[in-house]
Amino acid sequence: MIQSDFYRRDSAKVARDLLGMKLVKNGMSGRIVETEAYYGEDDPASHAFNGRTERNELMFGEPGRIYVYLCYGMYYLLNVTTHESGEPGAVLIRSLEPLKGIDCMKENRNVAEERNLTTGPGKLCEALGITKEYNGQYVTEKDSKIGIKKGEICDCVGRSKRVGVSENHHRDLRFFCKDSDFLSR
DNA sequence: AATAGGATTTCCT
DNA sequence: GGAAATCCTATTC
Repeated sequence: MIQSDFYRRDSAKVARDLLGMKLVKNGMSGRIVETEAYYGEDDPASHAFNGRTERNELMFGEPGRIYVYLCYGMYYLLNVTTHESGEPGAVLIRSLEPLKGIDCMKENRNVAEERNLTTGPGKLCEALGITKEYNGQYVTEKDSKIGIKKGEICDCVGRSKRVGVSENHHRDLRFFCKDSDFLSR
């Protein structure tokens, strides 16, 4: 697994460098092809913008942990925490290319098309069975059910505004593998 | 292809 | 009360 120093860095750098890596969960895996960086008090679209709450607590803590939350009362969204403790930050995993356990993902999503399995932050959580239970899990631990490993490097990175947020940051904080057929939206 | 509405928790005004 | 880091379905062009 990738170690915590990797996540103890600026959110945008982590978001960029996660592209191409493998997210593994219970024998299933996918290549990360789309991410977004989130910050704290200088980022109005971030959950951490208004300070600590019960929900966003993990964003303020150690790097390399999972922050899952329920979006629109319906879908879980998967983040990994970044920055040193005390400095809020996270990276949202927005899209994957399915690698292993595709049958299991199809079952979880009740969808047949591979293209529609993990191409969105809500979809990929459903495909991999990621719920609130995983909140706080470390993605750095060797033998845990969920983690992030080194993968095939993405050398054609695109950048854009973040998706679905009304308050946009002055920087482009969405990162994606330009050549992937598995981007969201 | 583009647009509109609904499901429904958590947090803010 | 209303918006939000979404997705699905239905309707209209």
